[in-house]
Amino acid sequence: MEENASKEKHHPRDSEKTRARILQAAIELFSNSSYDMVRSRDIAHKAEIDVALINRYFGSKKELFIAVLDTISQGKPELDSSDVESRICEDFSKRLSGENFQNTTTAVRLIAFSASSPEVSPILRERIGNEISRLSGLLGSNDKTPATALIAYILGMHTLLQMLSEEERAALTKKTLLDPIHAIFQK
Amino acid sequence: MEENASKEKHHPRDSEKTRARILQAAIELFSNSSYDMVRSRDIAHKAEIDVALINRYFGSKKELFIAVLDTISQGKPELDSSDVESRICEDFSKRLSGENFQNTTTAVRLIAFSASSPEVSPILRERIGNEISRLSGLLGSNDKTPATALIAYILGMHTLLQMLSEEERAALTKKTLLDPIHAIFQK
DNA sequence: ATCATTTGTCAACAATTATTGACTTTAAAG
DNA sequence: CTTTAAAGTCAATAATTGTTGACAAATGAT
Repeated sequence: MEENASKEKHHPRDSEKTRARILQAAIELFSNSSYDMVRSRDIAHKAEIDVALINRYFGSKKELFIAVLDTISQGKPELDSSDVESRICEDFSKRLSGENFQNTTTAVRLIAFSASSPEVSPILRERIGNEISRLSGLLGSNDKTPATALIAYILGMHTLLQMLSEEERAALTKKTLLDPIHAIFQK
Repeated sequence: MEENASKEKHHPRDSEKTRARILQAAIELFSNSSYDMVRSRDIAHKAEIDVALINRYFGSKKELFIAVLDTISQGKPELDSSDVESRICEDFSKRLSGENFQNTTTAVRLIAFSASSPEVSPILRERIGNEISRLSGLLGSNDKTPATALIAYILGMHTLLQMLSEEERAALTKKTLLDPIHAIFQK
C-alpha cells in the first residue's frame, strides 16, 4: 500500500530532532497567528509528528508557547545603539514589500498576535516589560517612553498591515510610514 | 430567602430594553477584551439576562458582535478636520491618566482586541478600510498613509498600555508619547 | 376570566480541542 | 537473539462553550 499525502514516511527516531522540529513549527505558526488560532494539531502537522508528542515533549501547548518565547528572545542579534534606527526601518520596509525580514521584530509580532489570547496574555504581559527595557538600553535612554512608543508603532502597524488587502498595502507610501519612527529617534 | 448576587430580581419584561441591555453589555465587554475572551455567559451576566436570550435576540454571538460594530460606528461624533489632532491627543492623554475618554477611539480599541480572533477577524478586516477612509477624509488627504499610521499608533499603543502595569504606565512621559502623532499631522 | 402571543428559564446538546494512558514499534544493550 | 527502555501511535476523555428546544411565566386582547 502506497502512503498518501497524510501518511508520510516516518522520520528516523531521534528525540532531539523531533523536539527541535516541534519547536520550529511552533515558532513559525505562533508568529503568524494567535495562540488560539494555532491548534495543537496544526503544529503537529507542520512538524510531521503526532499530536500527543507535543505534550510528551513540552508538557502542554502553553508550555510549548513559553519555550517559543524563550527561544526567540535568546536568538536576538546584539545590535549597538547606532544601528537601531536604520535596522528597524529596514525591517519595516522589507515587511512592506513582502520580502523576508530579520527577526528584530519577531518577538513583537508574536506578542501582537497573542496579546489578547485568554491563556497566554498574562505571560506576555510579564515579558513585554523586558522587551521595552532591552530596547531602551539600546537607545541609551533612561526614559522608557521612546522605546514604548516605538514598540507600540511596530505592534500596531503589524496588526493593521495584517488586516489590509494587497492593494491597500500597495497604496501606502513607505516614507510617510517611517515618519513616526524618525520622530521618536530625533529626540 | 434573600437573593444572592447571582439571582437578582427580574427586570420587567420589555423586549426593547432587554435587547438594548444586551447590546450595551456587549459593547463594554468587547471593547475591553477580545471576542474569544468574552464568553456569552459573561455578556448575559452583565446584562442580567439568561444566556439563551442572546441567541433569541441576535441569532448568535457573532451577529451580536456585528451589531456592536454597527452601533459604535453610527454613534461617531462628526468632527471637522481642524479638531482631529487635538481631539485625538486629548483622548490619548485621558486614557493615560485613567480618566474616561471619548469614543473617538472605541472602534479602534475594539478592533485591537479582536483583530486576531479566528471568528471575527474577517469581519474586522472588512471594516478597518472604512475607518481609514473616514479618517483620511477628516485629514483632508488623498493619501491614506497618514491615517493608516495614526490608527496603527493608536492601535499599538492601546495594546501595549493594556499590557503594562500601573507603575510602568505612570513612568511614561505624556509629551514624548504624543510626538509620533504630531509628526504625522505636521506633513 | 380565558386564550394566545410574547418573553424568559432551564437543562441538554453538539462541536471543538487539549490532554491522557494504554498500546505498538523501533533501537540499542546484554 | 532476547530483552529492555525509549519513541511514537491511537483512541478515549474531560472540559469548555455556543447553541437549541421544550417548558413556564407574564402580558395583552377578546
